[in-house]
Amino acid sequence: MISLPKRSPPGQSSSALHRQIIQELGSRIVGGRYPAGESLPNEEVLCAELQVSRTALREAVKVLGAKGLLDSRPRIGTSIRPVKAWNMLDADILAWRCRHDQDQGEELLRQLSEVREIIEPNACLLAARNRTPAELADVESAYMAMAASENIQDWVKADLNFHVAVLAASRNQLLIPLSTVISSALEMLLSFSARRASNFKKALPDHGKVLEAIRAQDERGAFASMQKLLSDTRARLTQR
Amino acid sequence: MISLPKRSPPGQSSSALHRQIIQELGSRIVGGRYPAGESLPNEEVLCAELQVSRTALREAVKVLGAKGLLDSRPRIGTSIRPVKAWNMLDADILAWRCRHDQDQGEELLRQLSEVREIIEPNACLLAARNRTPAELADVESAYMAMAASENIQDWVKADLNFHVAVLAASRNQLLIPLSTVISSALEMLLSFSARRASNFKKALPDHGKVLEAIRAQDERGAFASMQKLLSDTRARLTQR
DNA sequence: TCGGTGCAATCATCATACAATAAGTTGAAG
DNA sequence: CTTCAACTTATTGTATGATGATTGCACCGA
Repeated sequence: MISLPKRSPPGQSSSALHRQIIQELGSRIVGGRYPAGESLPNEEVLCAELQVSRTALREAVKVLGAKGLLDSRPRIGTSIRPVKAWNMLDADILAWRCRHDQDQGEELLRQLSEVREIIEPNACLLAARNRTPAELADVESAYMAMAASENIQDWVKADLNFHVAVLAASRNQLLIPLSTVISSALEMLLSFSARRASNFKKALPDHGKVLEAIRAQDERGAFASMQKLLSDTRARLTQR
Repeated sequence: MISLPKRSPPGQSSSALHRQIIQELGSRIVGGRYPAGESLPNEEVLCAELQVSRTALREAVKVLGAKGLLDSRPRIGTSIRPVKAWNMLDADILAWRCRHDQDQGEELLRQLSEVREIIEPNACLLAARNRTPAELADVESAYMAMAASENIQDWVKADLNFHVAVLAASRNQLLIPLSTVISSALEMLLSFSARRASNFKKALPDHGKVLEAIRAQDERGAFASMQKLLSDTRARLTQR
């Protein structure tokens, strides 16, 4: 029997407890459980409620503060910052919104798609211009994985890898973090479309054209083919 | 005599010490003082060096971890994550890079400008489509401040407000956080151009056209005028 | 009514102790 | 000699209690 992976994946602060508190509080805040602008319960109460020590709680509060959700001051307490101040591009916040915003989910998905349609064609153009052979190989292998996928989970995973690889190939470090937007958009698309197993490869030819344009270093073609891919996706969604 | 602002501006975790440790460690890491992939000194040593308690140090480390800079594990230590994992859109990280990357500063400025030229024309188009009267007024008052500015500091401040107001008017919550990119770009532009006091208003007419296009809800005009503004800025820079 | 002044609630920081984790070491079995 | 499991130990994770700093708020005097 192979033991489960012992080290947590990189990027997630190792320990469980910490992560749990961040998740719990972050979910509550994004979910609107605490009124925006008002205060959280004080440390003592929250510690009792969550059954953790002040140390653990405070470290979580500090992290949420760095994400723009909280602001704590002596005597005042820890208050929820206005939505305007939240770092909406943060991976965690996006994930919490994806799961909580089921009311305004369509609005969030609209904004996610809007950003994708701005970023990705341009990133794709840059990828065609700047790609190295190694980065082209990454895009290609993601495409291969999409073609070879036999269920929708594998497809989505490979799809995400494809788009991230394109961003990476643009060789612009500031574009790479936007892969969180793409990731969230795909997650929401999944939750909307009733993930029927048939026909999930409908977008494969469009991806193929993107790959070929990047390979040929055809900048305008790369831009156009990515734009087409995204608008087709949008059309397929709105037609339901 | 008016007293200095007593409460730290919102968004900055109140107390100084935290902020100091975060700044100090973040600067060191971004500045390359610790080899990427390798470990920081352990907590005891760092506490002694920075003259702070473990609590304070650990809270800072947790925040830097949330920014993607660090990853700490028992027995292993706290290690610098690969540059690829850094959240380059984070306001702090961008600021640290602006001050430290003097070697590769031009490369950073190039990437910042690239992102601006992708985002801003499209955001401007959306602003023309979606703006409310209030948001239009914000753009306009920033423009007025630019016109009225009498020194380069006031000009830059108003310029930043102008571009942030345009992003806000796009009514896309995911675009607003990108104002950090614009802010950093302007800061770098300042540090490059030798801030001579004359002629700093050269870009005013371009901004006026952007304002008018947004007012008239002329989407294509808004896109084009913002694109022209940015390309003119780039031209003015490279010509030195 | 107004302005200063002290109180007290809350977070900020510190110090210490113990638990959990996992790399490295050791030693025994094959 | 190799292999693998158990032990050791360095490092971070969590808990707890005490003290300092900040500041809204109530109280008090003019």
